[in-house]
Amino acid sequence: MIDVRLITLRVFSQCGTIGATAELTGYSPSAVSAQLRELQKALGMQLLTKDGRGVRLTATGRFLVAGSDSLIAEWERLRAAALEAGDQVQPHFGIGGFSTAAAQLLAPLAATLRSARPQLEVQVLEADPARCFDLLVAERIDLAVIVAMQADPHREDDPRFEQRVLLDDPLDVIIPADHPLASHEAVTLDELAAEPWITEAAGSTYHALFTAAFTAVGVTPRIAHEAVEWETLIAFVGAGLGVGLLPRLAPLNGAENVVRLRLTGDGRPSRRIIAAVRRGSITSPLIQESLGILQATAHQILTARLEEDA
Amino acid sequence: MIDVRLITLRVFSQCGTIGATAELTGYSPSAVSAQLRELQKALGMQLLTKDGRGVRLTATGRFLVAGSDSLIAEWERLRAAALEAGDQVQPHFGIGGFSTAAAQLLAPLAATLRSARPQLEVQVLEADPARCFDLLVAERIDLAVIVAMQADPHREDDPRFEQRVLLDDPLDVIIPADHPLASHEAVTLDELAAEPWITEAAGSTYHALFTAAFTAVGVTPRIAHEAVEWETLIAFVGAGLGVGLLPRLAPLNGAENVVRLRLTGDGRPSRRIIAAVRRGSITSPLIQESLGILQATAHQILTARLEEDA
DNA sequence: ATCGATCATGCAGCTATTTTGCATGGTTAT
DNA sequence: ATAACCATGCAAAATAGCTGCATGATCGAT
Repeated sequence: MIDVRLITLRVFSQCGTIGATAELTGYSPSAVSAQLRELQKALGMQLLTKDGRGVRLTATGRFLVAGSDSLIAEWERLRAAALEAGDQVQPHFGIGGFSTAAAQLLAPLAATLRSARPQLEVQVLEADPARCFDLLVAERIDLAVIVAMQADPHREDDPRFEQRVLLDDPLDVIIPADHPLASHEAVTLDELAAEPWITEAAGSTYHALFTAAFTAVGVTPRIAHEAVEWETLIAFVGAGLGVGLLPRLAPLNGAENVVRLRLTGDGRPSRRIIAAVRRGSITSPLIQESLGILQATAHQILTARLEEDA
Repeated sequence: MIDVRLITLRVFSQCGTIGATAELTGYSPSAVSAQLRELQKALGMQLLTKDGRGVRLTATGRFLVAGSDSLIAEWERLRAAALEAGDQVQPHFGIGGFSTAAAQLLAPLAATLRSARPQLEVQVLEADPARCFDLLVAERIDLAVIVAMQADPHREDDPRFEQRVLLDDPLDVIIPADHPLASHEAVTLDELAAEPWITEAAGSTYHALFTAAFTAVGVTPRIAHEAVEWETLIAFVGAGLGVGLLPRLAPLNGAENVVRLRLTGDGRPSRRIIAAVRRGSITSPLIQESLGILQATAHQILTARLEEDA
């Protein structure tokens, strides 16, 4: 209900380039450029200024974007309240999430919603956490299931979003099946300090979690190899190239030659899986229902874990 | 910046019919009908329901409209703040007002703005007070100069508007030049109790003010004739048909055979001339400047009166 | 310096939405 | 019963908005 051009401006304020804005919103760069030009004319404000080969927000533009946070939030609140008051349901619902989270939590959610509300048009987008927030701002999705590193700079106080913790997902160690420790129930990071490690590329969110875990116990791991996908990491371990950390939720998919071990001791790394929505929309019926389903799924996962550990 | 369809819904909530909404917004009835249908589909809410030969808002619709008051206000605040912060000025400015107010206050305002800001596109609409509020809601105008009866149900606390008093405009008596009281400086309503009165049509806002003034002094005037325009009323008085009340701001335009007398004593009726804007927009540079000009004009009028009375 | 890559913008042409005008059907008042 | 009023649907028309490509400008690298 807020003018599309203002939304576009907000997306731009995040990604900084017209091209990226176009990609996020689903328009062409020309369309974004035209929209922002129109917006400036309609408001009588200069919002953008040339900066090198790109453009950047003026002070007025930043002011407008910052101020629009509460405007968007209030609209979401109003819409949610009206939907609730009228016992009505929006026609479209977009949800986004990241790989394992998507597979384990989003898929059941989409399935449940689809069967419960055949009228509703559910759209699922797989995207990494950062992009999920962008998609929320761009109003492409209404709910995101993302993983937040424990050490992450908390976005909890971002005026644009509201978040709910769904579950904590600890990292396990995977080691080659023929490794001396393979028969153990659990290990500590200390015991594995001397191993060659396989990790994600430096700069990735997991890499940060990885190093944080080791600095917590005071050892410096030797990074032997880097992988991007869990599949690759598992394969590397299976080939005896080293050991690695794998979130509990990420399935081994019957990979051979590897063993998954629980981590014990201090500094056990874990990632936090949270649901994020645009601020104000959390009371919307559909969001409430979705959060319920997600929490039920999370609970189910936790219960299954307890049984497994028992 | 708020979606046009929501504005249209708000206008509808005031005037109650699609046709009137179309007239106010400048669209055709079909367009309004289509817009509202689209709005309902986009939001997934049923906002309208058939009622006799017309339509009316559902509970959800009323809820949405009521809640949107603060949304609009917040947007206006944001826009005003951004314009102020960026020292920039909107490209279009619409002002509305009623007959005498328009002539005496709006015309100078428009002229001053035009010369001070040649870039600015100023549009003046003459409309009665009730319609001015509608036009404000419809965003056709940004500032209205209206007359409020002293006895009027105060709109001051309307969450949609903000108002500033410009000046109080007392009503004078006009009597035929050959009337025995014509040579007096001032008269009381008591002295004129027995005269045949010429007033506005029953139901008009002035009529209410008229009767209120007489009930205040405890007499019941005899209403001999009714006029719609001041011109007509003055002509009637000039023809000796009776006496009437005329706001100080309304000029006699050199009418013959009539005399304007000050009213003294209790219950002197007066109308209040106020400026109204959409709530939140009052801090906008252009509005601030306009209010300054209006207040200066009002002050000028008051000073001229004092000199005249001296 | 030169070349290539990256980014924003303008334009021509097209698409899609939106609006209009008229006709229809239902409802109220006379 | 008739006339007036009101909303809505439809086809045609107008308009706004988008896309794709070409252009120009900037930055980094060779």
